[in-house]
Amino acid sequence: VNPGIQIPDRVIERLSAYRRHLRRWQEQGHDRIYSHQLAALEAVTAAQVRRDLMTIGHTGSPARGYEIESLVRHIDGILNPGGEGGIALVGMGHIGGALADYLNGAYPEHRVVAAFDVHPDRVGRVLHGCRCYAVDELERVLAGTRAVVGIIAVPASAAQEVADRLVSSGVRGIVNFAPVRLHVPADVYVDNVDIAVSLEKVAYFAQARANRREAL
Amino acid sequence: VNPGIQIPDRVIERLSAYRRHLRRWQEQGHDRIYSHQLAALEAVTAAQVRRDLMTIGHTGSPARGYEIESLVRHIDGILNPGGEGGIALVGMGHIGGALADYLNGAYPEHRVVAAFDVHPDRVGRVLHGCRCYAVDELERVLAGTRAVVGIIAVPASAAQEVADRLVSSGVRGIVNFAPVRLHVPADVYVDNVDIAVSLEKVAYFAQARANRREAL
DNA sequence: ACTTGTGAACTTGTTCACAGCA
DNA sequence: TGCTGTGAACAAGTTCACAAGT
Repeated sequence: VNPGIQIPDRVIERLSAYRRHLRRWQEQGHDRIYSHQLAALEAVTAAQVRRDLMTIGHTGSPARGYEIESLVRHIDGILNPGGEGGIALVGMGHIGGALADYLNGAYPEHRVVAAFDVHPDRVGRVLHGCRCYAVDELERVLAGTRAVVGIIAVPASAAQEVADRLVSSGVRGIVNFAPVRLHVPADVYVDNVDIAVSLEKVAYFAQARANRREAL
Repeated sequence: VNPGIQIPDRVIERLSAYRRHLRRWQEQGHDRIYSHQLAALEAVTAAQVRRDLMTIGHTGSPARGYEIESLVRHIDGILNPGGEGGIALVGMGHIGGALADYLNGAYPEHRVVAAFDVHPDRVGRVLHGCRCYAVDELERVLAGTRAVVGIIAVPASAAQEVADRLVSSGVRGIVNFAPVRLHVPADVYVDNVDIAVSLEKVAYFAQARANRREAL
């Protein structure tokens, strides 16, 4: 919307989460919300919420808080400005399948324009609502689309090659589920969803807390 | 190992990633590594690596860098100190299945001690190498284990109830794949893996960069 | 009285830069 | 020379605290 301002990662993440809460809140019949109410839903401070909304230039009223509908529309304008390119989903195993279900279900803002896999028994079929192509055909299939986001849900050994091919097909952002660091040009945005690391982190802190509890 | 020091989240995450690289490096026949080499593998600065290792009290030699084997053992001692409790996996849909495969495969440090689902055609069977119990029996089954970590891979509507029951069964850390904020006691550690938020974030930055490229 | 918007303070995390050592 | 270990500087992100509005 306002092209001049850079919005940091963390703020974008919270805006997405805020919007989810706002929609639920709205369904429950509310039409206004205070910063401290939204903050409680997302487990952040009220000051954080106001700061985030300040970042996107949204303004409420001191007496009546924020109008939910206009706030949701404002966030829509930032997160889904319209005319976006679609998603290329590579790897239709368990994670890929879960994502496809999710995206084709309650998620019309972003659509999967092409899905890929190497398994012969997946290629050529419609899986989880997505036509599944052979990875060999990635460039050819994506040439006919405007895919801007790629999702990598393939084994670690194949991830880098897939990333290279996605990038050369015009993809500018990647969600990477493979446990490797991808090497991409500086103008491609990568978010690593590293489940193994998450698990070890949680195991560490869980254990630390269980031990502390025992020690008391 | 050293119980007195608090290690921040980010450092734990990087240690887990470092260890992965170190093992690969070791398999390739190396037995020493410099901070800048490890840094390049994980896309951080050399100073960051040295700072992280300082945090855990690991020390290398100026002339020869770090000895891989002893460093891996040191990280093992922190991340997997032995005698840990197991993992309770709730929800054996696509995400749960993918996790089960992963955990039972190349991941012996952490074992799934019980898996749960509500679907009658999943309960009572062995899926992805895990015996699957009914969620109703969660407390009863977990009472016979020392599960300290819980994984929530159920729909958003069921997540809070599952979290409550995991916590009351002794779980002190949760990896949450459901798109909701869980309400848990302060001594329970939660890591939210929010795929919808990841996707919207990547879509936002991908679009922003694609647009910037067009503008030039 | 209770809210928003925001400068300023603070906290946390990262990088710099260099002393000391092999 | 080229590395590690680390105090100090720096940057980013969060919270405080209060003026101003209703």
